[in-house]
Amino acid sequence: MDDFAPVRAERTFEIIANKVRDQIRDGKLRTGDKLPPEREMAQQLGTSRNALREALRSLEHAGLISLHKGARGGAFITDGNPSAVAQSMEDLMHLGGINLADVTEARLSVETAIVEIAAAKGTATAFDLLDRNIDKVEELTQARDMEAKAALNMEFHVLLAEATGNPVLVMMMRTLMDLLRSVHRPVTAEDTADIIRSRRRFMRLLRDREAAAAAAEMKDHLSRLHNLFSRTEMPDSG
Amino acid sequence: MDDFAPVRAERTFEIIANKVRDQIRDGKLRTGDKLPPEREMAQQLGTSRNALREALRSLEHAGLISLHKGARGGAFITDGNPSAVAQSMEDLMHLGGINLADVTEARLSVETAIVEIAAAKGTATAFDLLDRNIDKVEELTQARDMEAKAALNMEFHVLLAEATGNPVLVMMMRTLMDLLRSVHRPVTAEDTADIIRSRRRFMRLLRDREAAAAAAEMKDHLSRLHNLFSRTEMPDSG
DNA sequence: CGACACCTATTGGTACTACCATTAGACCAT
DNA sequence: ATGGTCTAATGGTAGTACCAATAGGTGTCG
Repeated sequence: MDDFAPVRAERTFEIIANKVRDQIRDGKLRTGDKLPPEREMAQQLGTSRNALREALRSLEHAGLISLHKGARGGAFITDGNPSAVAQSMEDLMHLGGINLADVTEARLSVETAIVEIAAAKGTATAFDLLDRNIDKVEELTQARDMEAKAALNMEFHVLLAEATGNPVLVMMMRTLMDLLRSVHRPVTAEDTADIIRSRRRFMRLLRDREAAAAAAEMKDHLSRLHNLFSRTEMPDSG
Repeated sequence: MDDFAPVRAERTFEIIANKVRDQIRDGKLRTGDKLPPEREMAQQLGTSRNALREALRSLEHAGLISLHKGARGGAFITDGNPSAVAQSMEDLMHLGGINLADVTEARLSVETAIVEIAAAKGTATAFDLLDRNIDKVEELTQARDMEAKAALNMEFHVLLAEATGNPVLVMMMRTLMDLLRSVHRPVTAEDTADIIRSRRRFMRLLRDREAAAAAAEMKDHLSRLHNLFSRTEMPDSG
């Protein structure tokens, strides 16, 4: 009887959103399923369409549903896409005075850890995907398309995270990559040829399960980037 | 002229939300500031109150604003609280089949990295805070209040992350802690006395800047937890 | 038969209005 | 000084109407 926790009345749109969350958690709603049309669903719930829409807005922001207009449109349960997490972190960045150096330092830590796990548990097929990524970059050596290269570069790190088989690590890496992308314009700092050589060495070590050496190689690569970013003054609109 | 990126018409509430985001990023809106009342703001923007509210809902979900009813109420810019990120990750968990072992594995990686940085860059005052946390736990040795102990336990890890001086790492740790809390009921698995002894050893190493040894001590501690959780079948409602 | 234009129903997006519920503060009564 | 009551401010909900995009069908013309 000593519990006087403040009672904050739950708002209807929260109730609705949580209902959907529950149904997802209980497996009654799965990826690709479609919620009823807004008007119909609101009537079923006995609420206004306004409240329902605010609930949908919340779920959409969370990345749980995706909304499509028109006939055959509606609210569809998505596979979990982590850009919602990235958006949240990005928001926090602007509030909390996080700078780019912080991001790259965190990335350095997380990624070396990932390398060690990937070296220990990575499958051959996962490694093949990484090799293929390097191949693609090599094909673009001459190309001027910086964006494409940057995208492939980021994909490499995500693939590496996926090699650990741990979705949490994948999510973290995705978040960090999204964060990086949103913060700085793609600066292909290093020579592409250098990167490719480094990557090839790295993959050899990874396949040999040389965790420490592979981690060192990656650490070396990232440290260079980190130092570069630390010097550069937040490359901005230009 | 080769840019045919799909033009997804931006919805009005997105425009509004982004305007607020911009103002936050540009420093025109800071923590504690209050947005105009909904009716007024909607009129200023030339939109309906509906659209505005959906924008606010989105911002609220992102943890950027906090809404209060009644007189002197309104939408206030919050300090960045990372529970929004945690919520998003939690959502993804239910969709993506993440299990507890994944979380603890990720935590193991991140935290050992954090320890090394903290050992290198941690200040004396940061270490004092950690010591004080241990003191508090010690005071509660006899107490049955498991929740209080668990809270302090989690606080320890967050404080440790703060000792790195890197907000990104703090955010990650906070997220992982929130995630853990939401997933499993507090099981004070190990003997409190054991934990305290381990923590004291850990702090000695940290103060001596013995990064490797401190990391090993923490790794040992977490590995025991990890193994425990891996065996335990998702302790549920009980 | 095929390609193209057009119509139509479906469904999310927006607007407007009215009203309810809660809160802070002022004011009043005991 | 304590507690009740009134009042204005403000977020929360409801209901209705209409706009806009989309998929799919239908018809027309070559």
